[in-house]
Amino acid sequence: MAASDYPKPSVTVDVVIITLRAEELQVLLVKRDLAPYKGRWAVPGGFVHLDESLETAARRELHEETGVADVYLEQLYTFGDPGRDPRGRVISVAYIALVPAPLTVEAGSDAREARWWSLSKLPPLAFDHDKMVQLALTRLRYKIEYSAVGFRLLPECFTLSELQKAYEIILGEPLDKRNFRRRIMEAEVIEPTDDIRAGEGRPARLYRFRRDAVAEVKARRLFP
Amino acid sequence: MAASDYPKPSVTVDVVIITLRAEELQVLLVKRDLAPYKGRWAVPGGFVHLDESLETAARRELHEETGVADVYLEQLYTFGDPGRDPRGRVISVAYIALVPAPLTVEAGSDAREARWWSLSKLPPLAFDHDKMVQLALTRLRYKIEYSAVGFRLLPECFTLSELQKAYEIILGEPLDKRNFRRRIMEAEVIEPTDDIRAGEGRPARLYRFRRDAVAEVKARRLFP
DNA sequence: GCTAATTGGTGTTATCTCAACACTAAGATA
DNA sequence: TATCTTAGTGTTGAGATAACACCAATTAGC
Repeated sequence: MAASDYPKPSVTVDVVIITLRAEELQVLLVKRDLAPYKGRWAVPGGFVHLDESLETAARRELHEETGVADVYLEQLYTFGDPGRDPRGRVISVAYIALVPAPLTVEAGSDAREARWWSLSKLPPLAFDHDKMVQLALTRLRYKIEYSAVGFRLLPECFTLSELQKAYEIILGEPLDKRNFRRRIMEAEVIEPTDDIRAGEGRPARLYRFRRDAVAEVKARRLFP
Repeated sequence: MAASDYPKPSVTVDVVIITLRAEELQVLLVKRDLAPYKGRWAVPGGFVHLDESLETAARRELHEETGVADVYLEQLYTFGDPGRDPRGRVISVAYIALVPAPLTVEAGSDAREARWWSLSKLPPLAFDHDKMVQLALTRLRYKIEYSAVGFRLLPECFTLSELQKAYEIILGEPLDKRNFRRRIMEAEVIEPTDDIRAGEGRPARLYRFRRDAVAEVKARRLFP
């Protein structure tokens, strides 16, 4: 049977955009202004254009919502149960995006309301987006243990204490300062800058993510 | 924009069916008898029906090709680059299936030629199916280290030596017999049966996979 | 300007985990 | 009955991990 003869589902991409704000993990949601689920909060997403790749579509959605480019983006899972969208058969390729902390949400070009929500206090979500967000969180926790995605949630320069705090928030448990610093340095994924950040207490050296580092999939877990 | 107004891609599922035969990992491929790529070998797959879930579609394809049901099946990745299929925009949700060893391939209902291929000696594949198979292999190697999917490649009952051999083939390296047995038993994923298998040498106890075991994602890697 | 408070930064040791290693057991075959 | 073949079983040294406390540099308050 030729492809064009077949009744086709619609295909969307949805992007679970995660950041670290106010000492907790937060996710960006948009309020739907159209049926179905009008007025409910949802993960930002939209239909895939015929001439763009899935990742390009995800980056387009991400850019429309946040105005940022060049962020960490990874395919998460494809949701395709019949009945997940009352409009008809819609298959959604979900992505997870990690964006640096002090990010202000662009006023959506389509004037939809958009805001950050704490992952621990989510409103009821449209479609099967609660499953989507939960899966993203599981994947993030899991990934951070043996690769270096944690940096993607921080601004370009950060102190070791800020980095440790980020890891503690994501993993949900306190980490030993000396062990943390030793392992991060041994992993060779960050490098010191020449800058120092002053504040209350002793000033701290600023570090940055090493762009040449092999951040993905270390042989050994970073935080066992 | 309503879903039905949008130009839609086609959606297929492809299933990378992997087994262990003749002391190596093998994958089931079918020879395409239609354009495009007519005569080339491809991963079995087909269009998703509008009333079935993605996993149901994958199981249907798997059943059509092999006649088996109740096998390990997991979503692998969704391939959706424009241009990956010359017929037009086709998005393919790839699954990986692990089937027990002594499985004879059903004569395909559509009389296509189908056979097992060694993963180390693959023919040129249609579409982007070489990437698909490589990704499946990577995922399998990766997964077997910290979960218990290895059993899904063996018949219901097996000896510990057979299981160790399977792991050695998948990981591509020899394992220490005593360490292997200790870890497998500590993981509590298999249980002894009352049966013994005789053969050349001392007869061996048969084991089976524990259906009640929490096989997925052990906290600790099985084979570090 | 002196003291207290706050955060940054640094090594060592006991414990646990992992990997290496060799012999006896049971049955089949010659 | 001797030999061959595969099954089955514990211990130990080395390396990795986790637990742990103090001094340093600056700011804030008096």
